[in-house]
Amino acid sequence: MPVIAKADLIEGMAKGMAVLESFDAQRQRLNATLAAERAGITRAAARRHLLTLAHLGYLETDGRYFWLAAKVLRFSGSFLATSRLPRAVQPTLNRLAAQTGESFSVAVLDGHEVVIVGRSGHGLRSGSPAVAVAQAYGLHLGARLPAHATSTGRILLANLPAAQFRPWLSGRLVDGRLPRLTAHTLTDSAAFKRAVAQAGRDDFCVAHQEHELGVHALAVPLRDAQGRTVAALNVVSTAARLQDAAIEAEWLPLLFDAAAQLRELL
Amino acid sequence: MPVIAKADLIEGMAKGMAVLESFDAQRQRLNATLAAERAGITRAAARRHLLTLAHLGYLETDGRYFWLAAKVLRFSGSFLATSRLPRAVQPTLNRLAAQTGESFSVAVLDGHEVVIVGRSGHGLRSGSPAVAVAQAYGLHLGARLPAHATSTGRILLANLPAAQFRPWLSGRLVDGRLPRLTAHTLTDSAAFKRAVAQAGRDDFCVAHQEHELGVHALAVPLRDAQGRTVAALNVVSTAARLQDAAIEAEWLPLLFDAAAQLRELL
DNA sequence: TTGCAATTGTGCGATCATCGCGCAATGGTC
DNA sequence: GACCATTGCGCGATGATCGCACAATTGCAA
Repeated sequence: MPVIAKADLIEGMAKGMAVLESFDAQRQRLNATLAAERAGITRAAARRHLLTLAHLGYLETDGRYFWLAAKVLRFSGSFLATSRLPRAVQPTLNRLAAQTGESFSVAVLDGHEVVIVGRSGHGLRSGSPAVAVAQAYGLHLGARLPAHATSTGRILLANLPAAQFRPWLSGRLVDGRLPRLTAHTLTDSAAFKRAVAQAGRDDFCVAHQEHELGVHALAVPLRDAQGRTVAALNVVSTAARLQDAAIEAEWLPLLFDAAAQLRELL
Repeated sequence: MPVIAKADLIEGMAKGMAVLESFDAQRQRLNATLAAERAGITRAAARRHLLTLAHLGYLETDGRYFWLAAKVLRFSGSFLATSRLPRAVQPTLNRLAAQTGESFSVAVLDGHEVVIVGRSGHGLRSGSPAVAVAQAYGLHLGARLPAHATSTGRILLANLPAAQFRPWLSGRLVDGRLPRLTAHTLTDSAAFKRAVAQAGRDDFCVAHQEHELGVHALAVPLRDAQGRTVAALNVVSTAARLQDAAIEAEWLPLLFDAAAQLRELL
């Protein structure tokens, strides 16, 4: 993928994708000027690309502002329908959610973030604070969360070859520290290395409010039949539900069991 | 949207999107030759676009074949996070699924297909045939189903202005009939018109195995505070669970109630 | 193993789509 | 009503993209 292909890359396409990517959870409505500065291209080019994307149906527009249209779901639809991993894990996620009433996700590593490729949701106790948290938290399909502050991210990093982990970490440091998201985020490089190593030894990882206050999570790796770690499975809940005793007695057996069942399918 | 923009459309971008779209549930792995014929461009152009998309991270490749990467979920993630409709309906979908153990979806119309913009799943009775059906059926987020053979599609069509419905129908006819998907699909144009009109009068729509054998569905419209129909909500289940008596006594009150609750949020 | 045929990888020059400047039109504010 | 900031868009020059054609590779059969 980073195999440097020389001069046969289509620039117009790259700009168009940059324009599409400049729509995110923060900025949902863009005009040509805003899109231009976010995508790093000129206003005229941004306008042409926006018009093209609108014409193709990926954006909607009122003539001045643009926003994402439902058609962008086509890509994720195809991905979810054809990619082995999301198809294999979804039934298990549904079952876990139905049995426990908690929220579960499967995530993979993409750069410095984890991408949620499957999830199953809350709803049983719709008044519980965990629901409000999970909604605000933005745990939808395709959501991207910083890997260093999530249980899934740390488990995936722990299962990365050391030769890949080192450059990953140094590329993630800002002024020698990891970005802070809450008061509980591990930001010290050495402490983070120890936490990842510990996750590797334990084969599970707990993150207490490191990404969002009030959100606690426990993750285990998902391995294929050859033993390669292909994703991570976690449960997201409140502090009360994820205390050490419950983790040992209840959650770890559940998650390891699910991981074992999935092993042949991945 | 179909406002014909003249000659300032980026062609390279359109080709790239055509290449991305040529990956679907049927063909998940493509080489340059296949992508070229599916996207309707030359092999050389297809290869350049595939390489560009792979370089940008949207495709993975072994050097010869290409397939969708998890990064395409970024777009749907942004859409789901920022678009009003999916955010508003998801909690209700979760609650309905948890209360009843059935599968619910929210869909919007896009051309001749409905796009699933929110769903909540099975899992309670994991051995039931409905689960197997729903999985095979491909009811994942972003899935696209033919509008004429689905309960949500018909409800959405029934709430379209007549001036839009007529061209929609004539554009959908093949040899004067609608495409057949199962033995139960309504394919006669006049009968279909009557069914849509009836759905408009009833304000709900039932589709019995018209899209997939063994799959029955009941849909109601979702309207915003101004009374505009913005989406459709349906329940997908087996014939046993969706008999007329149960529809009247159980499902319609449940769905209409959910629609009424959502009205202020849309 | 060897040879043939079909498919795929890619260099190259011509062409035409794209670039961004610059001006006109719009709309918001005082 | 006049000013200023912002946006819409025409236009000529330029360089990125096009697809041809050939080389390299793969697959298959003898």
